[in-house]
Amino acid sequence: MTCHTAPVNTAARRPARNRPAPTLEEVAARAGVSRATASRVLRGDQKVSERAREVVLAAAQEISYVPNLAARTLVTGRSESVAFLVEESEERMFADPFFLGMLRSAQEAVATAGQQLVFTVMNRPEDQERFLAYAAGGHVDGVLLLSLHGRDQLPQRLESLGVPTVLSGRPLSGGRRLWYVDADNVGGGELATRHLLDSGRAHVATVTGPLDMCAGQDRLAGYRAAVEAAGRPYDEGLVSVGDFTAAGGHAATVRLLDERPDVDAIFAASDLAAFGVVRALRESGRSVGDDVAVIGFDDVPAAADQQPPLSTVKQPIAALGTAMTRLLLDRIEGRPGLTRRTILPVELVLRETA
Amino acid sequence: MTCHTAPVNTAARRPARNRPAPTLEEVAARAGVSRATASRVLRGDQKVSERAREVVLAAAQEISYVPNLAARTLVTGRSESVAFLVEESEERMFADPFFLGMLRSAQEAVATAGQQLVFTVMNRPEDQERFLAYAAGGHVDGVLLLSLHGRDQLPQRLESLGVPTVLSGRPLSGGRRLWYVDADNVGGGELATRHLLDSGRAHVATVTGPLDMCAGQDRLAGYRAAVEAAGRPYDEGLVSVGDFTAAGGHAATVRLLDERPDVDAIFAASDLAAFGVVRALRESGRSVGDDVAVIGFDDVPAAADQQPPLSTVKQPIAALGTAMTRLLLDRIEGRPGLTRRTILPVELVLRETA
DNA sequence: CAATATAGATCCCTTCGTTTT
DNA sequence: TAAAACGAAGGGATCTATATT
Repeated sequence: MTCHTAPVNTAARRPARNRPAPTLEEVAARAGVSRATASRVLRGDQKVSERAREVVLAAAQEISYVPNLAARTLVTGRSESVAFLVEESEERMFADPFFLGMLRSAQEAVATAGQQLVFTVMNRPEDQERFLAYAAGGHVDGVLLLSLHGRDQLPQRLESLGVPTVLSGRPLSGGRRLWYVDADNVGGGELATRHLLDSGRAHVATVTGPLDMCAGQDRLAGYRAAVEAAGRPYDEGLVSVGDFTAAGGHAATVRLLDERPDVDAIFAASDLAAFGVVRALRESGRSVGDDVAVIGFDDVPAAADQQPPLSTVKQPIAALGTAMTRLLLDRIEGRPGLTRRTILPVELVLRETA
Repeated sequence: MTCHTAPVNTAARRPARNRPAPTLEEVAARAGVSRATASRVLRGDQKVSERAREVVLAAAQEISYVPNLAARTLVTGRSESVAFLVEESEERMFADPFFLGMLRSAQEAVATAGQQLVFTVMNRPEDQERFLAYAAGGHVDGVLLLSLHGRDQLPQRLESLGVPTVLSGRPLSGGRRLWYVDADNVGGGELATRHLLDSGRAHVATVTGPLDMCAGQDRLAGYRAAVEAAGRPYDEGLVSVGDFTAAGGHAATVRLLDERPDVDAIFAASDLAAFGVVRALRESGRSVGDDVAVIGFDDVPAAADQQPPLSTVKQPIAALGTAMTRLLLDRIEGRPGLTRRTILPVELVLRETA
């Protein structure tokens, strides 16, 4: 006869009284059925008799059985959770209404699907390795990735480890093979610029975002398209490079006014930049909306609270978050017929600056 | 000879090319050591020779081995992640600087400890059951719980399922057995009230928070303590019940002024309430800071931006989040000598309204 | 006899192939 | 012959008691 030593049960989860957590085995024993049958009942599988169902459910209830998810994940390969990963400082993540809005809608969409969201903000390079191991280790079934920097290969690495990833915003490189959801930045730039042109402005300028980011490039492309569609020449003198911040917008405007004092309309590539534009215009003695029309981009909450309220291109933040999440969940499920690239429409919100 | 059917490998994680993920077994084989040795090396265990270490590390590298976390969790009982659970609507979670600040600091603290944060906001009752199963299932090692409502038994249920839980704020019931971190609400109420009394105000009133919440009760208790410590009678006519919102603060002030037009100082139990107080005072033709001094509670960012800037009691939000997280992690580790109750000091921030 | 390395049991669940009714 | 239940084989890592040098 083999001598079994008592099971040592290293650190396994155990409820308050220090009993080990009940297992499926115990439920089955108590119900007088096999483990397989108990499993089928608890997962809501079809092939079980009504009697078996009742008796198993009762047994599970009695001993407050909760399935061990690690064991389940081990066999199914699914964790029923996805990561929300932001490559930014905590500072920026929590200061930016865009990130918060995305987090909010992603959380809602994930919860609606009955799954969990693992929220991570990544700063230091070592964070990246750790996250990679975490994700590839099977603790999440997929990744929502925001604010990818430069030509960072993180999404490629995740995909090659078998972790489906969906980006927010078109990536600078690898756009062909990666999955992403983006706002219609080109269309938004066009929309704003066309409005300025149509309202009779003679010299419509733009204060751009950083041109090493897709959103910056695309909004500028939209500006240019609208200008050319109106049969006007694309004039580089009317393009001043900023960086999406208020300070950058201010500086870009100062330069612009210096070279081209005749400017009577400015499309700013972000609302924050627009705030800087407005300040610079004021400082130069021009009236905003009257002498110079201004349109921003994003529609952050503060835009409506400005004096005068800022006209802007509204990004559908909630829809972006929901779309990313749905796309990721569909990929995880292996739904066929999905497309790598989703572009959501933007909308011109006219207030008082244009 | 037994006939083995090929392993079917249901849905297990598999990298891009559809090969199954490499296992520890394969690393060991490649390195020419046993699985146990490979495991020890990869976990940084001590009892391994330098040669074994090198050869295992190399092998792991070669086949891009990533440990399967579900398997690890199954045996260790640890998932290396904790939940951040908010019992609120998404709306309130994302509108309230307090929740966002807590999320931020918890995220930082958790990341610093090399762990992950699972972020959940809970609205509907069915969410609770699902979360309970998730947490008890071992996907998280503990729970940070914010904004517990009424006498909700969720923390008790979590604890009884073996999931350590730390609350933000003293719970209404069960405070004896539960673990929580709170700001010194009583002390803050005292601090504000004493300052108003000391600065020569004759009739110091308070606009309270909701009195079915601990924070509301405690801040009122602090007010009362300061009044009595100053040798003045506690006058219920000077206590007007609000609910932490601006609308509530406004209404409470209107009532108060109606009954006690002689009021010359008001301690409001929250900054939002204070905003309402200020508006009501203005509407009544009184000057804020001069005729009537006002002190709020929280120090939300908007407090400093008010006209005039609001004096208030500052809660150490980042410290609260960090303390909760550290406490939870320490509990999970089984560190001895921890105390159930942590109260962090608050601080009076004098600006222009008092 | 130290210091390392090993085999094998164990964690708990899902699922396949087979038997039972 | 179906339908329902069963037994046993994984799934991948950790850890203890045992062997090896």
